[in-house]
Amino acid sequence: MIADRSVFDDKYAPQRLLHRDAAVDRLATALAPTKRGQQGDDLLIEGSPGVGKTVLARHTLSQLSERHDLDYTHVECMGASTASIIREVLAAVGPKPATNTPLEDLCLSLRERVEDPLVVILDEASDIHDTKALDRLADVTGISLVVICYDAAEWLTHAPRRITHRLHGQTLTLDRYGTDELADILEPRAEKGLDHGVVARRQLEMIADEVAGIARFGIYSLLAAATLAQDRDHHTVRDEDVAGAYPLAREWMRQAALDSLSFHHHLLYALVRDAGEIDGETLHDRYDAVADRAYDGRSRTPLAERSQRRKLRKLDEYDLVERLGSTRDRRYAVIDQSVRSGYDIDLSRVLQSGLQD
DNA sequence: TATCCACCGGAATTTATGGAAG
DNA sequence: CTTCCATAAATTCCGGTGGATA
Repeated sequence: MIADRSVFDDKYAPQRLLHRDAAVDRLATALAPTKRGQQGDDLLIEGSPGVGKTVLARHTLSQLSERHDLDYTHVECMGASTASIIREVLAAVGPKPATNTPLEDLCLSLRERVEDPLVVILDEASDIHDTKALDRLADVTGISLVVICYDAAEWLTHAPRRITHRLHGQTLTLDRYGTDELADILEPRAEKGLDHGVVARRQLEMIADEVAGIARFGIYSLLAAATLAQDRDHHTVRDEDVAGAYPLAREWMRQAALDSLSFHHHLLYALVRDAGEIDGETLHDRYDAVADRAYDGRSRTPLAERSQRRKLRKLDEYDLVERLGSTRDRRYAVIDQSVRSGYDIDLSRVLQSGLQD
């Protein structure tokens, strides 16, 4: 049933980028000056999560770099500091700088090293609160910025003045795909990733419609449908497999998010999940109660309350836990009970004290 | 309704880690 | 090997806030 899982991976680059011709042109036009050795125009790409912003930027830049020897680098900005962003760009144009090089020196050598035009893709730039990195990159002649975020207007209000000036009128909005368009995108994935003929075009359209044009969700759903069909010993994907695929696809996306986080997050997640819904004070207490045993034999040590709250905020950002209420009435609950930590976390002590209460 | 109080989260400060220079 | 320096992570500090109490 499933011939090649990697086809459904986030990192998989399709040979052809379907239904994004206008967007590709727009980006290519902005970067056209680089063909003459000049700095390209900046571009701000906005769109809902999963509609293909990163794929568009990577695909287009990889083509331009092949055809015109254009240099580019892709920087994941989520949670990155000013220095780490500069450091990463610097690493792309030369040897990796030492970890204790001062920020000022990094900026100086970046200016020295960038001779030819360089395109920097700032991905997940929504939460660059530390706008110094933008200023620093804008200082360097030759660097053009491709900024990827969810909401351009919102992003621009937080950006430094000179950046908003540079990006004025340079916003590219990626809309969700139409049903037929997304079905077109799913088709080659089915061809490559699944055995021949196991899924019908009509079913791809069902998926495309259900996921409301969100490509990533659609791709995961296709894999989920095939997985269910395989588990149920079906020879081809049936409509009932498609119907059951969506919750599974969502679960996988959340599970991947949780897996990417640290043990601290996992322990807090497990406590919230176990409780169903829990207020801050009780959660902190239970954390303390299990901390000694849970962290035993691990390299990390238990966190103070403030740090626990920061981890919980992260879990919220990753759509794993929801935080209800604002201050004293804050309560936490996991969003999908079927997502669970891969760590073997023993909460028996908490359960005992919970029964005693 | 006024006051109290404990949680929340921003900001400042400290600690842990690791590479480079002396 | 020791000292120095820079960053990231964690902690401490503290004002804001809104439910609780009288």
